[in-house]
Amino acid sequence: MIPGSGRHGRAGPANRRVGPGGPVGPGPVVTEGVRDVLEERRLEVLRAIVEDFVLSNEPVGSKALAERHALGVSPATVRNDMAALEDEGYITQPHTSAGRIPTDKGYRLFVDRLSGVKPLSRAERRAIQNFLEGAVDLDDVVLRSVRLLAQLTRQVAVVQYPSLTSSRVRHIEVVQISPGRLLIVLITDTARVEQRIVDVAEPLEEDVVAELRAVLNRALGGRRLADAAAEAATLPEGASPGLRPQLTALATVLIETLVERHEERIALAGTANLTRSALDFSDSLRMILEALEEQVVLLKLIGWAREPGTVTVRIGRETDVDALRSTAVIATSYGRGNAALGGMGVVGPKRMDYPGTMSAVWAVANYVGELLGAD
Amino acid sequence: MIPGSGRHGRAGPANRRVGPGGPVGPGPVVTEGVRDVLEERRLEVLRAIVEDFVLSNEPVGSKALAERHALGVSPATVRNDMAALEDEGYITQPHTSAGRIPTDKGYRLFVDRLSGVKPLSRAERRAIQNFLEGAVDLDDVVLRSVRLLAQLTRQVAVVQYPSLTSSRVRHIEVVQISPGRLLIVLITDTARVEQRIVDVAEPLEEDVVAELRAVLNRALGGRRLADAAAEAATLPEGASPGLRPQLTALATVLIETLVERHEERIALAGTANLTRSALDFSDSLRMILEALEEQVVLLKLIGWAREPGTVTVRIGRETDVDALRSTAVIATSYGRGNAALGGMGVVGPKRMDYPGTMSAVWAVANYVGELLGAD
DNA sequence: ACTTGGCACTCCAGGTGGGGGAGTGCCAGA
DNA sequence: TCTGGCACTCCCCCACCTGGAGTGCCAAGT
Repeated sequence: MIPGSGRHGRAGPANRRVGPGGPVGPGPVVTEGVRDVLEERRLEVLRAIVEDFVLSNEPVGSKALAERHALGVSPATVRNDMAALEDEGYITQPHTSAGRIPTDKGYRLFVDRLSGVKPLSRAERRAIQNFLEGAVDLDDVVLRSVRLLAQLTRQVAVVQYPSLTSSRVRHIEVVQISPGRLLIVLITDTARVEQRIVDVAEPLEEDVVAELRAVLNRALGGRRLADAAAEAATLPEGASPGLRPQLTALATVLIETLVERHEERIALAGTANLTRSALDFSDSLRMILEALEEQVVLLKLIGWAREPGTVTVRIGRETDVDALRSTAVIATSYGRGNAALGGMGVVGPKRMDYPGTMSAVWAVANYVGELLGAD
Repeated sequence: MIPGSGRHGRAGPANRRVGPGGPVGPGPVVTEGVRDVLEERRLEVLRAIVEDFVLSNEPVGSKALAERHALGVSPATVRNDMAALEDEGYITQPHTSAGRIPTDKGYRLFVDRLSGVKPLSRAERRAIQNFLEGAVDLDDVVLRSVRLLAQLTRQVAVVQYPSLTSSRVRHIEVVQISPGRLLIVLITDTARVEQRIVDVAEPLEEDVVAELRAVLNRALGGRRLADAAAEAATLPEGASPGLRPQLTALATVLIETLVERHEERIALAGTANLTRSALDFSDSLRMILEALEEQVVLLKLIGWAREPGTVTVRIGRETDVDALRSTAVIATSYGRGNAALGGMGVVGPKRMDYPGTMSAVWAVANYVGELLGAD
């Protein structure tokens, strides 16, 4: 048996051909040395199958495999290995007497143990840097990254705007846009701007508005958003009676904005790339597009990644989204140091260049993290 | 001959069966009366062909046509009419001895002269109103409208955020987010918020920032954006020497934001609906998706509509976008009174329910216009 | 002059029926 | 344990056919 699979790929230095796991398992007893060699070749066969299948999109047979890859054994031997791999559930045949294709489990093993991270060429690195450097503001950074990622990976790219949770209140602006209607603008230290409209009972004088503004900034400025929300709840109590009703209204809306933050914005690009892999998705392309229009789903997909630097791969049902059961999702997060500001990733067919895509995702996240961390 | 085609559909009361145009044309001389009857029946046949084809997506033949529609003539007569319609380029047959399908020219005539506007049911109206009323801010209004439109028409929906050009400066906020780096936030009376970051030579004191803010608001507040841009250009001259460099930097960025407004934001929804009509697009679905990711293209598509209340239909090559030559675009604009705030519309297959879609687009634009005009 | 039924003709859709070929599993021998 | 050989399976592709829908045209009717 080939050792089990973890859930996280690594984006660090390549770790292909790591030592085998425990040799425990049924079957005839063999010497350790021989066993290792066997194991290793089987893994090599699996790798070859995945790589060929990713390129050709056709079931790969023993003969072609033995020819194209320097396995040093005959097709017949490869056949034996393939039979074993099939028994263990790593590959399958679409129909009797056809070649083999990887199963989800096979892809998983490939990602966990067989795929190093393909380093980017210098040209690619420069392209990334140049492309992102031209950004003029936060929106632009996100827009550029998502397009870049889609272009590099030739898949659908998803980038989450820097999350509100981990940032602090920089400034709160209150403007009366028409009598009795206030616009409050919340500015965070990640340069993100949130706006809300609040209706108050009656028109306010300009100096009242100014005082509201002052009170809010004094109390909430510099706090983490979660703390600010808590503080906002207590504000009306301590206020002068004249301001209390307005403050109550403002606080309510602020808390909504701060805590519920139901508006986690997300940018998407490269949906056109889905059509290239339309065959892989058979008839479910529509379902995939629908799923990708759901913010909730996207957040679920890219929100899982914990600390920046870790690239997560989810294959097929591992995505926990039924409509995406024929896809694979590669996600990571970007941020400064250990604090994640947001997630990003790509969605593509399971038949995907994992090493290349993982490194592209990792690299873009890295640059974006640096860019936003530099403030 | 059937009179030529204009470019704009109408969203007012139905104008089906308007009187014929001039009877000038080659061919044998006939009496006016007979000529009219003939003309009219041919148009009716065209309408029937379009309607059936929209429903069935199959070339429609003379027999089915005579049966399903109360034309009062035999299939043979219908065949003659169809031959004439084909000569004139309104319909075509995919191959010899198949039924007929409308050409772009045929759809155009259908839209111009044959299609009334299907009124919405009361339930639909209520649904629209309810759905849009729950919006909490501008972003939400746009988001909800675009989704609603996609759902109602079952096509791809496009909604442009209220354009900057026709609105006025409500307030300008200047905040120093880190030493030497200013965030300027521009708030318009359409409740739109634009943000930009400006780097200045050296850190500023808080009172300097306050003065900058005051100067900008005094000079630009209440003006139309275009005028504000012009005014901003002159600002640095009249300012006190201490403020001049900062004002110059701010003015530059403001003018960019105000005039170039290269960031016309656009919301998109319902791309999944494209797959439903994938057959109509043959293999060009990818091109369509790519085109729809280009802001420029989208602006071109929905930016053409002039005054609110007019629904524009562009069919095939009329879109002036090569990738969309197999689609039809229905667009309008929304706004208050005569001033358009932005465009909206849908993109779908040429084989589309024009009356229904046109009325849906018109209705949603109407409600959105009211909603934003109510401020 | 328009309409209608009849009729021969065209051409696609869909089903059928083989080969050709790629791939497998198994076995016996090295 | 590896290898070559061999029989077998099953898909893919192509060629062929045939039913049916639809057309165009013509001659007769109104």
